[in-house]
Amino acid sequence: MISFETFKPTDGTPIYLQILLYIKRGAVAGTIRDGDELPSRRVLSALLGINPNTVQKAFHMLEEDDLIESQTGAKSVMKLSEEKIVKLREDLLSDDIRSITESLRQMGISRDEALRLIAKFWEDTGTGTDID
Amino acid sequence: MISFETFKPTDGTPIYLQILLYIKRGAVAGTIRDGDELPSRRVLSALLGINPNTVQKAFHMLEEDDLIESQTGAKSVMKLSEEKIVKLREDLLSDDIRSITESLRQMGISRDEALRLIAKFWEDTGTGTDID
DNA sequence: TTGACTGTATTATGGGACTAATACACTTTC
DNA sequence: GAAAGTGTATTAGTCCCATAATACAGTCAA
Repeated sequence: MISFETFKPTDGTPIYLQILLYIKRGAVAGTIRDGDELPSRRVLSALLGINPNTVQKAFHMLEEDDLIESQTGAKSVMKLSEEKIVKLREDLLSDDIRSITESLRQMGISRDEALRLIAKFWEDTGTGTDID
Repeated sequence: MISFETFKPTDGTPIYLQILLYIKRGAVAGTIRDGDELPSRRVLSALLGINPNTVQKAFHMLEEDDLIESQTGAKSVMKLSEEKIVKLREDLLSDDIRSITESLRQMGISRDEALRLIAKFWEDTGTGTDID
């Protein structure tokens, strides 16, 4: 059963998109695997304190992306393959890195300064248990 | 007069926030300076193909942040100081870098791999005229 | 002074995100 | 078989973003 213990909703981004991203990123990280069961719409919505329809929206989009399989009456399960994960990784990384690059460029930050700032922040916010 | 030639609206983020960020980032980069005139609400909205009220919302928030000065009948002007710019830079950088760091960590990307990916993307998307 | 342009304010409309309350069909488990 | 849990669907309501159409008061330049 996929855990949502580390899921922390932020405001500014629609919740259904945050759920979507949480699962996609978990798949890329390998913490969410093919065949893993997802919590039911009702259980997860209660756990997150949101409406069941919001969870349904996220899960429905995951199904459209062919990343989960749903069947009336049974729990939904992850439907992953190495190929899908590679593509997910490329897509997510591309979006994130394009975003930060454009943002820093607009602020007149140089490449080296950007790398230095990110490296410093990474260390300052690390848990200490990482191998990074 | 502040130019919006390099402003390219993206979907997903409210337009008024994008205008707000465009101006704040320009102030940090130094391309927008204290005393610079802003285009009028009507002119800018026509230029961007959006509603005057959307521009007004962005400008109103800039005024609440004490970054511009408006007076009925006259054009609005930037109201910057070194102190404000330093704070702006810290705030914007903090938000952006926290965001990318969390995102990459959730994908299981290591610090070194993150830096490598960003460095590569930076070069691949550079204009060639940068000193970076 | 006059006309064009400016900032500001108001009301109305539509769409997306989210909530709320149901309802129905199906699977799973005892 | 029955009860509990599941996915799915519908309708209604609120709030924010954005549009649309005005209106009014002040500045600026000819």
